[in-house]
Amino acid sequence: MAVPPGTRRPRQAPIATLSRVAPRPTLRDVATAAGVHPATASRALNEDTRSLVRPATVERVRQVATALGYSPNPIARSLKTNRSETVGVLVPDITNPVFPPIVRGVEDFLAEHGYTALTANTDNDPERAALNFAAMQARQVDGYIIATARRDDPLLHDAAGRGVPMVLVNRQTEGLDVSAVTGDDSVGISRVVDHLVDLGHTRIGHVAGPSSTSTGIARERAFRSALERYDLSAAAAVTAQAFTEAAGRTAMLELLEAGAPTAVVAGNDLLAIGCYDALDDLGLECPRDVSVVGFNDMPFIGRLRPPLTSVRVPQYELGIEAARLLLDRLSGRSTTPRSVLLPVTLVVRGSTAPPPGARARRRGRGSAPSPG
Amino acid sequence: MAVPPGTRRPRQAPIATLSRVAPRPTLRDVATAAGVHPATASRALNEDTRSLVRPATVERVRQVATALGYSPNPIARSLKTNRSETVGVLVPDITNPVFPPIVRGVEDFLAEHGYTALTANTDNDPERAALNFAAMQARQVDGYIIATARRDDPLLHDAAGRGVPMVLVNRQTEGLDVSAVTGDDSVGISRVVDHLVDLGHTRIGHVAGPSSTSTGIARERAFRSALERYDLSAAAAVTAQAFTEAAGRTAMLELLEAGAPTAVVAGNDLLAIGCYDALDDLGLECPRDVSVVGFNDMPFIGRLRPPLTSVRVPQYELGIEAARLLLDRLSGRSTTPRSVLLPVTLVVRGSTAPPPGARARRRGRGSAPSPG
DNA sequence: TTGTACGCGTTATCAA
DNA sequence: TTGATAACGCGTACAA
Repeated sequence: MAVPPGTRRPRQAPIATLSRVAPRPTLRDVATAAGVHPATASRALNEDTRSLVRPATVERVRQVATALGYSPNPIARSLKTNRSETVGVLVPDITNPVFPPIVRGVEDFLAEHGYTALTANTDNDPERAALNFAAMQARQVDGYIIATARRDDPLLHDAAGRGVPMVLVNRQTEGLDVSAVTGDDSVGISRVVDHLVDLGHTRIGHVAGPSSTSTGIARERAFRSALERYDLSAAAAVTAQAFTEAAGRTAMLELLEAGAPTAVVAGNDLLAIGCYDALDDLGLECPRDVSVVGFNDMPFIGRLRPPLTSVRVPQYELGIEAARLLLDRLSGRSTTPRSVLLPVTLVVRGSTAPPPGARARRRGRGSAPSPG
Repeated sequence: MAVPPGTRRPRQAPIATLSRVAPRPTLRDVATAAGVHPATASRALNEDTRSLVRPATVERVRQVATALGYSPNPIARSLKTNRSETVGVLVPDITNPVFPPIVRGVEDFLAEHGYTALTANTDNDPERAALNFAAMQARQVDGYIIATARRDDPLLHDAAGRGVPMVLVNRQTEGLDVSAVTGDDSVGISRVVDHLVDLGHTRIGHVAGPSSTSTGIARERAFRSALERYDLSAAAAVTAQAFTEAAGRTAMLELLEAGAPTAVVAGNDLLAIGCYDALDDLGLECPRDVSVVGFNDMPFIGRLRPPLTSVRVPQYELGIEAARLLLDRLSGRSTTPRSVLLPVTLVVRGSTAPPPGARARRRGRGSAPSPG
């Protein structure tokens, strides 16, 4: 029905319907009840326009608003402002135990600042990533937190080029000028190698993460250079096809055949579990026959059989920090991209021991020998 | 600036700004390009009004739309329709390994149908739940999937009373007439007791989940009635304060003191891990001294030390099913609440063995002895 | 079969 | 300091 302007819509007909959700009061309701114009009510209720309104009026409007239980309609606001107070979060798979703490950190920080997270799983599929990215774009997300970055990621380059605000977390993309928060892969791996050398290992292998990810590459590089500091070289190195147990197992079987290492550094914890499986397959025992080290120290990994020695990455803080960087960017507080490297620590557990037929070379926290 | 109606807004000034995101084409852009009125374009593009438009016109509009890369603005649509194609998902804590598979199931099903999930963590705090619920309400979510239900939950009763569409998953609320999807607690516990009795246990204890949750209560009841079928009674039963490892440990310590059981059924896997901890504390060994069984069969639980015998609940399917029920409800396809009970299976692993100084009583898959 | 005219609830801009 | 007005992008009764 065509209603003359200024007339209020007839509120929801009292037909008995199953889902009769009570209509929320609108800004106009508040304005009318407070005897002011909607625009004034809007100004009174909005943080940064409040100063334009006489304090007494502000007070009255706020009183009425809380009395009516008014809260602004974010949809209408978004339509007007082109912002949604919503950010998109892209993870490979929330089912991978590494990501829940990160996501939780992100959500906690966002919530604290009135923002909401929209999460999607990409399964490391660039196509799914693009689809989800577009869907979020359509929903007017103000920015993105990306845990799915590939080392070469046209999607991200494209978006960054268009000025889409985003922060990478955990993984990076090469040559992309955006903020990123990651654990210190290099130091982590270095500590691992120190530890293994300390124990007396000299034949150390590496099950590297996929070369499509920055973490895969970075940890492999770190591994090689850490060995060099001891004048060692890799007993063998195999690159896994994915950060999964299955891929780890396959890679480990290959590795054991190639290099007969007494210790193996895995690209992450899931790969390390795959290494366990491979050892099982061959009737070998960890750490008696082969020591295994993971990366990330994901939840419950210390309760495995045997408890996995791993590098603890502060996942939750990673999420917090990423969210902080994004909101800083969105609010214009910070404008130049920053790379944040969070400190990691080696957690020694039962999966590492001296090599077969040897005792630990020396005691004390391992560090590279002084050169010369 | 006041522009006469009908005039097109001046598109984004070409000022060099950091975040110059390309403006998305609108329905009007499509309409103009196709030489039709926006209303016509709208009808042509919308599934259920398409029949009102001449096929040739439909085709032309669609061509233009894809050519321009048009996709409707969900925000504007929501404002008009009061729907958002978004559903709120409430979980206690995404960091608890039980929930990621559920959430993933929900998101997968929703995505398949054009819906998006908004997830929030409540930490089992009714106040946080209410806050998140309200925030989602404000964002116009079309319905809720609730994994945080308390046995007595005023928030949910209130919302259900107002006709808010929702589906419970995993946990239930008493006397609440809404759809729910859960694992079959009763059958699961029954299988567990069968298994333990099979092994020869007669002194069986229970570390129950918190009585504020339906799962805590249901499993305890099932435990007692399963024992009755064997003319046994609980060696002891202690209720844990929360579904956490810490609470499980505390409860288990109490339980061991009270009843000296040879086997313990834990309310869920996290409690079972707590039981492991308690046994460690006392220098006891599982399963040699005490057998332990969990519930849920959460990821990686089979890789613990020892691998935990548990009841496998199809978490992912739980999520799928819950999402399906909700969308059915939202589309009006189904109107009466349904309770779906998903089948569970016992997964026997290394945490269960015959009691000290005994051999298994009988072989074969356990079932209750014929009465009499 | 298509066009006209509003309005969803909010905020930006101008005028007073 | 406040009010009036338009507009964000879309869907939909009504008219044609």
